Amino acid sequence: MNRQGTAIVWFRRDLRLCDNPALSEAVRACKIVIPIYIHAPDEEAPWSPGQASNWWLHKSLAALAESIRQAGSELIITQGPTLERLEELAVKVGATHLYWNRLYDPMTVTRDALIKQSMSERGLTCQSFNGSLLLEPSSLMNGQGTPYKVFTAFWRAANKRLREITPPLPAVSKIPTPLTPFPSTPLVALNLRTKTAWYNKFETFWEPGENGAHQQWERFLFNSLPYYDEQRNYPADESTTSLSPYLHFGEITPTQLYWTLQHEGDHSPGISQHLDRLSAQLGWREFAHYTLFHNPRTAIESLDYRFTNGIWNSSSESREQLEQWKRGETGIPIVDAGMRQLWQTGWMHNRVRMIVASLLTKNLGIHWLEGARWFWDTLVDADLANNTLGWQWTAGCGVDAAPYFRVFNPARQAERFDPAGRYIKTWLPEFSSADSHELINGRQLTNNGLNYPLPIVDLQKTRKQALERWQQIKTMPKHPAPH
DNA sequence: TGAAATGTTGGGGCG
DNA sequence: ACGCCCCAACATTTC
Repeated sequence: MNRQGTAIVWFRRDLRLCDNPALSEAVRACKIVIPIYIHAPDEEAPWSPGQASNWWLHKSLAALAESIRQAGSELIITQGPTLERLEELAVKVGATHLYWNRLYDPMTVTRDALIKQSMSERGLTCQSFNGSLLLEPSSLMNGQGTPYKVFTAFWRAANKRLREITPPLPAVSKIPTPLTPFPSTPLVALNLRTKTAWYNKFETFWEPGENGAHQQWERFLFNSLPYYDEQRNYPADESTTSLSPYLHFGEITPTQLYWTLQHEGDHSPGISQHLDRLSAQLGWREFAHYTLFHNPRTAIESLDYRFTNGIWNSSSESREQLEQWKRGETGIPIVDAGMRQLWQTGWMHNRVRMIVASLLTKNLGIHWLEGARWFWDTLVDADLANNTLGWQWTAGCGVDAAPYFRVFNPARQAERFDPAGRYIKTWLPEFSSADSHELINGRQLTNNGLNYPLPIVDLQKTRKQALERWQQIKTMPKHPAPH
């Protein structure tokens, strides 16, 4: 076969050489392949990547650059505007093809459409691929031709289609690039991190990059998959996959995971409940991206119009409570343990995310966007679709959301899912000698330089207030009146 | 992937 | 032995 032309492979959040359709096709079709990463955070406003996310990205780009070097090429790193850089590079190398893997959040969809048009007009063959989802969001609709609004219906329909899923692509081992100098910026010049910031301690907990992703996946399959269905709810057990940041940056793909799960089932009888449960978690990730794609405005506003005005608390007292929530100083142990795990590691167990989110939006009555913004800045796995769905789910204002009146009781949750207080003690050393009543309900501490407050809110009272607010809005229209 | 209020049941203590 | 009450345990309803 005759390979012809020069391809640019534009890396974004697909920082891998395995199962990378854009890269594989470029290498298959073209004689010369030029890989580039263009840093352009402004183009993702108002959700430009947060600080924890940038810490991860820095490490991942270093890892990708090394992998690409081993494949005989060199990753070009540069800064936006993206279109200008692509145009310059295309001229400089005489590119004939441009390949990338699609992203589905509103800002990049709009930008990428412009880039496709512009680069096509310059005579390049532009081709994009689905490299981050099991199913293309536009390809799955319900009987009425509208997007699914309920997870179970969505996932049932998706599963039918997934029977014909194709296996993940093998790693690209050789990238044919001539050794010509390109205008590449040193990674440090992107200023993705500063040496003294809080997130540098994440180093202890994570190994970003494609290799780290596969190691974590193997570790999970061996240690945790056989118990996943039960243990995933217990935050002290560390029995979830911990793959969320890798998935966000495309260091491992849902196709790789799903494919492995499908074939794992053939070998181990009795494991199917665990496989199904983990598959469904991948399903929620799909549903989040699908939902954001079809409802792009939900990244910045409640899907349910009743939650637009009035219901949220923005008093000066609640501003202070928001800060206490961020610092993990609410006086409610399970909540503060979660917020401190987030601050220490850039990650929080999903059950605990639901608990802290419920406290913020229901008990404190603070707008879910405030919580979403804090998560956005502090999570290494910050992902617009997952973050939006998660917050709107808990706040009760999204697609297939929890009914508003479902208010989590943190004490009850701690009792059920952290019965021995192992999780709380891990992240709140103040509680290392606390008894079970204190672990659930909190206690005041003022000695030994350790200060820990009593709960900043009365859970029963604020629960009642939340239900009263719901009574006020529940009969309002779910959608604004057309004019 | 809720919690609290309310309803029902059944065992055991007791006169 | 029986009826009565209490209350834990479980089920259902409600928000």
